[in-house]
Amino acid sequence: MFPGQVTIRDLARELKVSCSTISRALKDHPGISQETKKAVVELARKWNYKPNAVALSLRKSKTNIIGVIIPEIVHFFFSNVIAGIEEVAYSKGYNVMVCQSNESFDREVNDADALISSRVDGLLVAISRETSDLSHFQEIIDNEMPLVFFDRLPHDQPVSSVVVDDKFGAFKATEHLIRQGCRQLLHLCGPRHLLLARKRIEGYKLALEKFNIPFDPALLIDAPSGDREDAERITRNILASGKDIDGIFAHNDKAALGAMTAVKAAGKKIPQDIAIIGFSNWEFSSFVEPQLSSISQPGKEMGKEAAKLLISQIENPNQRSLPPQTIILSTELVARASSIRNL
Amino acid sequence: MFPGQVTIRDLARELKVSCSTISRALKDHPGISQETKKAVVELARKWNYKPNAVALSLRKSKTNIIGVIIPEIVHFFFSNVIAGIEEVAYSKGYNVMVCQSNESFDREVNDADALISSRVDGLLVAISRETSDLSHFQEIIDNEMPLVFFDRLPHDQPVSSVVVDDKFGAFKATEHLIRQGCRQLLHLCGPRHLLLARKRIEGYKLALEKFNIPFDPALLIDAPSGDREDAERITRNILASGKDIDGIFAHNDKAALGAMTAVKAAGKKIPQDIAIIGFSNWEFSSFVEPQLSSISQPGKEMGKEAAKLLISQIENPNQRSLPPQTIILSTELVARASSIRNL
DNA sequence: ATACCCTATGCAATCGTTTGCGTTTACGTT
DNA sequence: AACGTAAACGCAAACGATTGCATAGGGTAT
Repeated sequence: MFPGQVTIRDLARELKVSCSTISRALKDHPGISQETKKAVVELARKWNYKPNAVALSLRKSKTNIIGVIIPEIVHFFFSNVIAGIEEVAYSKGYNVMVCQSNESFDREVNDADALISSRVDGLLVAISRETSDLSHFQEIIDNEMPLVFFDRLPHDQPVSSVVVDDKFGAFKATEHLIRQGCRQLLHLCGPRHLLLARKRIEGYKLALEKFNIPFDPALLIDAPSGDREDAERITRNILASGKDIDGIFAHNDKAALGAMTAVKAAGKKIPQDIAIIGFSNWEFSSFVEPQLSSISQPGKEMGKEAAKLLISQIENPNQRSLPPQTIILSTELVARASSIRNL
Repeated sequence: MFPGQVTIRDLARELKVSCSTISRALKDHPGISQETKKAVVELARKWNYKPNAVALSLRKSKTNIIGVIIPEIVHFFFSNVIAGIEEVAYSKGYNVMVCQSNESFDREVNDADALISSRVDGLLVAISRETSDLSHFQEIIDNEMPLVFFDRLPHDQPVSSVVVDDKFGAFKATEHLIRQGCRQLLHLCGPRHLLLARKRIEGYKLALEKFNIPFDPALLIDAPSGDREDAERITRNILASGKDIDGIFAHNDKAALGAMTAVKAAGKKIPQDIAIIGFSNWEFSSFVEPQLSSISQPGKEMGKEAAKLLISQIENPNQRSLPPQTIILSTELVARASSIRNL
């Protein structure tokens, strides 16, 4: 590769033995004499020999690389996931190759192809907003290549995955607002072809049901982009329409922040007039005024679990033919000033 | 690799030609007849042939992989850098392998070794807080392996790098506070073995000098962790000590936020009593109350420039023996409510 | 008929490492 | 002296693709 890169052959030449001997000596194979081993190890150190992982990968048909496809890297939750993946991967001797789809379906397909070409040992994927079917992963699934989805999955397809308990999380958020006295609860929901968005809607409805609050379709509004500005505009419109709202549950914290801005602008008090809660518990949530309540979503944990599951699939081939496994992580209510009315 | 992975040999066997012919047909080599080409391309499509990048890497001594070592992934600025790197890498046909050092020197050394073993074509590095020398990169430098540092570099060593103009950025921040009427300016500075921290101190001093404000060593306080809590504690202590402070320039936004909390707790008004400005212009800066002024640090841009520089080194070997190149990106003052006194 | 050329293809080495199997050497046993 | 047996090591194929060179077959000019 680069001029100075030492190969096993260089060592062999220098010590006047064969490559096989070097290879075996380096891995403490029994059939090699102690003195040869010593000489080899010493020279390897001295010459700073580093095994060529590419050659190894080719020989062993194993790259020790995990491929990750993620909608965006600049995102508190997703960067946590990557960090979790990286941590587990590192501890188990894997490297991580990261691609971001930028929420584009085409890019996602390209990324998958590139990672397959790179012969990664397995794939960790959170699909883009645009992705509503998994045909581009079908080949991977058919080949029984290790594949684990996390956070975002499409329909209830039989794939291995790690998700949070979105339904129960949403239930907890809604229940919390209700216990604070809210009755007219607006839910700003995510893109409905994502399972997580549908689950959160279910949780929202479930909580209403539990407290005998009739579900009002006019209070379930799509805010698919999850942007602050979009949520602000949508909320402003709702408030202007005269709807009498006393609580808002947004499907993520940025949307909640947008809602907060709109509520303040309308001259309403948070949480007295309108209580607000988000989802994900992003870092900034405790920085804003009033501090934003949220549902914690353990991103790092999710990354770790996904990586563990994937690696176990990689290292136990027999496991691959088993039915896909789903890990559900639990969420926690983080109640802060934006929703706590009665202290 | 996996049962279904098609190789060039499978295609050759099926079409009863040699591997060479397949290889050449796939890349439209002139010496292959049109009909053979057509047959090969069609079968390759049909069988979903994907070239084995590992074999290619071994053959060509080029992996088309860029290695990235970064202190932490969960960090607004750094995740922006990664996104920028990924973007350029993708557009030029490279994959990105990411390692996080977790601000640990040992981990950084391991990461570097692992990436060298993987035979990445080049390395992009932001050193950890603990790293004060580059001996573990010496081998890489000696071998003229492409290597570009970004954001954080140690002493003024002759290495290729992409940084922001920390000195001038700090100057602008300080000057801005002075123009708002501040005279007793506290600077919460970063770890001094990092060049960027020293540059920011220089900029701070330069601005004081310009306005004939004597430099008071008691107002230059170390806050190396950059944590919110640390900065809060440190600021609280300073305020309690009776020092008469009317402006704070923190070396990052989280520290600025900590300072803000301490100032509020002391019953002082922001910006009337004490104006505050941070550095980096993190996402949350415009979310807090009052909105935090800052110096924008173009993370994505930095990632892009670093990747471009690295790839140009990779693809133009002659460039490697040239003196190292440094790209300095400019910063911008983002003045917000936390520092604007006279409207 | 000979020499020559062109087109289309195949052969085999190569990249760096691993590994099943064969070989050498030295020694002990009968 | 002949043989067995280990210990220590080497050979060569393999992983999948590329590529300089060789070659087969056909055509054309002399």
